[in-house]
Amino acid sequence: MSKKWICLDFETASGCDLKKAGAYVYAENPTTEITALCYVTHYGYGYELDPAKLSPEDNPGLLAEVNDPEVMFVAHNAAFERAIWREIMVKRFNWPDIPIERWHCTMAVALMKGLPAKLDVLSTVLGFGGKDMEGNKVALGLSKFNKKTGMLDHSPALIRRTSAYCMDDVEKEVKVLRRTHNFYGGERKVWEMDQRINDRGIRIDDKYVHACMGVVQRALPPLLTRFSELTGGLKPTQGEKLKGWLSANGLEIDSLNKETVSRLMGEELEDGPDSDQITQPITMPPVCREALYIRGLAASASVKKLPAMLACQGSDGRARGLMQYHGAGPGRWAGRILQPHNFPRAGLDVGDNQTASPDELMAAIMEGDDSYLRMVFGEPIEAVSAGLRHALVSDEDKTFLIADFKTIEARVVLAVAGQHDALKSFTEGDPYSAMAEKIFHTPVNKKDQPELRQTGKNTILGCGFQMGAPKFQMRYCPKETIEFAQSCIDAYRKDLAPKVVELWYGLERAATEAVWSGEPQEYNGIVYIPEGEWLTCLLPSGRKLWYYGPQKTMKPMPWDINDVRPGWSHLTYKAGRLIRRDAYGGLLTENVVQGMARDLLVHCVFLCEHEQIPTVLTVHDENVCESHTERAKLFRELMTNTPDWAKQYKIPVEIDFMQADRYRK
DNA sequence: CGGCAATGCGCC
DNA sequence: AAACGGCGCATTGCCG
Repeated sequence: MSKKWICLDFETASGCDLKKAGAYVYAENPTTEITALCYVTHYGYGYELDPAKLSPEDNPGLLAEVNDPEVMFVAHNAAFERAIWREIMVKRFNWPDIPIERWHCTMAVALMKGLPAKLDVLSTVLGFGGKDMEGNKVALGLSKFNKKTGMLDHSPALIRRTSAYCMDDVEKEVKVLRRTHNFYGGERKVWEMDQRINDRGIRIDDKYVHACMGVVQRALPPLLTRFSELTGGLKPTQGEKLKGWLSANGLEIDSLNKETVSRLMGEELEDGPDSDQITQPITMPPVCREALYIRGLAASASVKKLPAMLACQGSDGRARGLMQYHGAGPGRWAGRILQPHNFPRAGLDVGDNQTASPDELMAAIMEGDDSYLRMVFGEPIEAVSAGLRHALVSDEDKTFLIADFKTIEARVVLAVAGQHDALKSFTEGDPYSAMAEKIFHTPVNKKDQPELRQTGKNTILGCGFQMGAPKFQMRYCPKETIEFAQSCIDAYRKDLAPKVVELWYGLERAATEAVWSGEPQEYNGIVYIPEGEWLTCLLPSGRKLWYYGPQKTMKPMPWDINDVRPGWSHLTYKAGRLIRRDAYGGLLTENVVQGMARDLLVHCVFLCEHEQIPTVLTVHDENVCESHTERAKLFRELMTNTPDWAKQYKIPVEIDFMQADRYRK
């Protein structure tokens, strides 16, 4: 961090919904205006600007800060302040623009250091007190147009109160800044790249989105009507009430989640329920079957992405601000607004036609002939859901170059553990078949024993982070016995990858010793370091994972409660609250592996950016660039390039590559 | 009416 | 001799 900085915060009002539109579209909206602007300088002086006088001429002090290239602009969620600065301060009031390199984001650093993102929670956790709730209410009241008058309330009292609230936030941000300091190592550059990617955005084909919405709007009403007739006035989204109705109609069901429902629907087709999991005889009354079927279609949340796509589409047709830097623990990006990280994967459940191409699907949706769509792709709503990701398109003169790392986490965990014999099956054969052979002690190949191979795949992907038999059974093979699940677990731990088991305990031991001794501890090149309020984990990439608030614990062993051993726990923010979580080996291993996989991706994104192959989206192990066909060869080379630390661990990186004008999987 | 927690769903 | 993965958003239902 430069020695000179100012920490600033805007309060704004708009007819635009910030949550739905995102900062970029919100700032661009002509009804958006600034209702308060406060800042504190590194000297500690605070300034409240008059929102009616925002020109540079009226604010020479702020202008001097802007004109001094050594002054950093600090904000909490700087993407928002940057957008307001660019769209309003620059375009309406003629301020000079401030480049990304001169911004600092306290939220990004908080996330990097394992702290909550929301300012009031963060402030509470760090001991600075919670948000000024009364001021928050006033500011929120001022932030929206009066529904009756369609106007903003500009009364001087309200403006003053909002400004005071704004200043309160700035003061909290300054405290956060003084406690969290700067990005560690190369992360400053990663954040800047994140801002460039978010600024760049990704083009949305709004004609296609409208066609999709048309299909849904035509398909939905008859389903809702029928559902209402069946259930006596319910909506498909009313889960609890539906359970009651189902019960009254002869179907006891404790969960309406997909797995439970599909099992029940499936059971009926076969010749009876399995003995060990269905405790009561299930007869599926036809009305219940129909209601559940309609619910499956109509309550599907994925088509809700369609209006979200339009809401965050900027005036040039591109959606921006879809990714949150370090939104997930070990440094992965999190999805925002339309959540580009969880588009349904097309193909598996799409009607009868499993081989239709995305182009055919898209053409059928654009055609608007629902009966044709139904004939070729099955339920129209499912077809739309399957084609959702095709709404993201490349610019007309460009194309998407897409690469994802093949089974990267399974490879990284084996490599870090030093289990190179098991890694051979990834590069020389079919790892899932090899795993299945260890479980079933019989030759397995993809074509002849697909079910056995699937079990092998589940085992490899599921077992690297200490998953146990009960969970394995529940997730992958509910029809098998617990003994069978245990045999899969054993095959992984004892036969395929005993060194991974050592890695779990090695990392747990190193981290625990670091917490208890106060000294750095290393295992397989991973170093745990006590650093004041944090325990950090130094990865081979040179990046650190940060665990906030580590504490010594004594853990009774499950096989003997009198056998109590040292461990540690840390604070993590989950489901809106801070919880203390036990740091066990599988978790630490998962964090390290996800972190290293993320760093491999970041390495490649940097290489691509450097070669002017710009990234428009990343999805954990996938890089989506918008470029030209001629660049495909270079792109593929760059995406298989690995940094030196990965070569030392002998991580075998391979990619699946695709070129397409529409996003697809 | 908005805030909050719980639940469910999609992906990696 | 052992184990709880992560994320965001939509919805409901409860509360004030």
